[in-house]
Amino acid sequence: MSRKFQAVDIGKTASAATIIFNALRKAIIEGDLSDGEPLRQDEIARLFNTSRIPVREALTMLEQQGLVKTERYKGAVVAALSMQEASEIFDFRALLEAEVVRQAVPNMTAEVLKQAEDYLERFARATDPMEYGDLNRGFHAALYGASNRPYHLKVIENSMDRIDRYLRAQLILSDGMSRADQEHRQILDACRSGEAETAARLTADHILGARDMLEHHLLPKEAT
Amino acid sequence: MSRKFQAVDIGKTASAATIIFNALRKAIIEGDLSDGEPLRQDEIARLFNTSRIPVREALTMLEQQGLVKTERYKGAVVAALSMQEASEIFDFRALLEAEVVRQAVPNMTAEVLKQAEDYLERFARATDPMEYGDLNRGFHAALYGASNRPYHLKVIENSMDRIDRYLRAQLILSDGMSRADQEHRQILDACRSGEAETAARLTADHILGARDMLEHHLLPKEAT
DNA sequence: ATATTTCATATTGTATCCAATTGTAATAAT
DNA sequence: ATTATTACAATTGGATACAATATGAAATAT
Repeated sequence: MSRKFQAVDIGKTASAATIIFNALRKAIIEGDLSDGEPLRQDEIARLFNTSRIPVREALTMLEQQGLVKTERYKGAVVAALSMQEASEIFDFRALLEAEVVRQAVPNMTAEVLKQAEDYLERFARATDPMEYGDLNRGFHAALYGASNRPYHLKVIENSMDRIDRYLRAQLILSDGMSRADQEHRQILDACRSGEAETAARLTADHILGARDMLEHHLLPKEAT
Repeated sequence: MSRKFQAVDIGKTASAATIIFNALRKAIIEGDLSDGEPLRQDEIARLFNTSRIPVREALTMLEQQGLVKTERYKGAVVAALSMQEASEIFDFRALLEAEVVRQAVPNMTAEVLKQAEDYLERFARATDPMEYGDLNRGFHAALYGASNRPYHLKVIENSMDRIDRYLRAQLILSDGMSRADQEHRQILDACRSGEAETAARLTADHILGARDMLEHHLLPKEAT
């Protein structure tokens, strides 16, 4: 007897809390919910047709990720992130992602390189500003995957979540996209030719360059 | 009117969930709860004289920290950590903590150095194996604090939680304590003389050395 | 004896209800 | 008019109740 249907592993089906968590996470990192905006439990519960219990679980997850801040008896608000805090996270990423690329380069198969190139091309042709960020992350994730460093990758993911809005902001700055595209191509070339050290350096520069670009636009006044 | 009592910042008083979280976290990282041990909501709730709701919140936090794993309708168990996974986290720490020390050295005041030295001395004289780990972390935390990198520090804290048991295990190995003590003194000397680069290198070696020591003891058989 | 089914029990996920806390608006007091 | 007080609405924290699922033992079939 052949199966006429797609088998799903029940038990790995998402709980209400997980669904709500993912939805809120997306809304926060994409900026649909802005800094300091309060997240009312029963309002969210109504939106998802659940009770407040799964909502509260989702909020504690988000708090652990640093995406919301809660105060006892006052509730949760979307966590604000100063440019200074964001800047520290850019430094953090530069350090980690450079190392991960360094580890990844020797393991990169043709498939990995092909996949990264696909992201790169789609990135170059993308028109929807919201798509930029996803393709950008896809490109990097494709390369990093070859590193076999699951813990590093998870930490990097979270750090990117925290500054995702800043990342998108940087990309839509005047020459943000074209510059990112160029740098991506350089990084990919270095990976192709197995130059781990070069790829690592370019990755760090890529990240720190984005940070500098943002800082100059957001804090354009210089003390003399 | 003089205050006859200690003022406490109400509003930061711990919720039941936080209390349970801290207790479970401590029990897990100190090894009182061992790998794979199931954490029954009902049982924990009875222990703390609460309902299951705060317990679930605590478990959710622990899961986000990677200290427990939960499966839908099956519950939470203490997360196991293979030597391979632990090894990756040691690498991770070496990278991050070296960088943090590098940033911290220029900011180290006399107080900071004094505090680190205090930890170092107490570490050298400690007799209770459970105390080793705390003082070890205290020493490093004292130095790292000067880095002004709160995000880095939080991530490092979490990574140490994950391998805390392995850290303690390494310290109680034959010459683990004496070696750690020596290396701590070298690191502190480098910090005192403002040699950031040396302190960074020593810190990385310190961490990777502990990892190697553990691996040789836990996986003593070598393929030839 | 072994495999399969049924069913009871334990455990988790979620809803509903109550208590504790906060903020606010109306009211009283100076 | 301004400040303190009180009552009340909104909101969160936690307890209890119920539903969904998993687990394992007893019953049944092969």
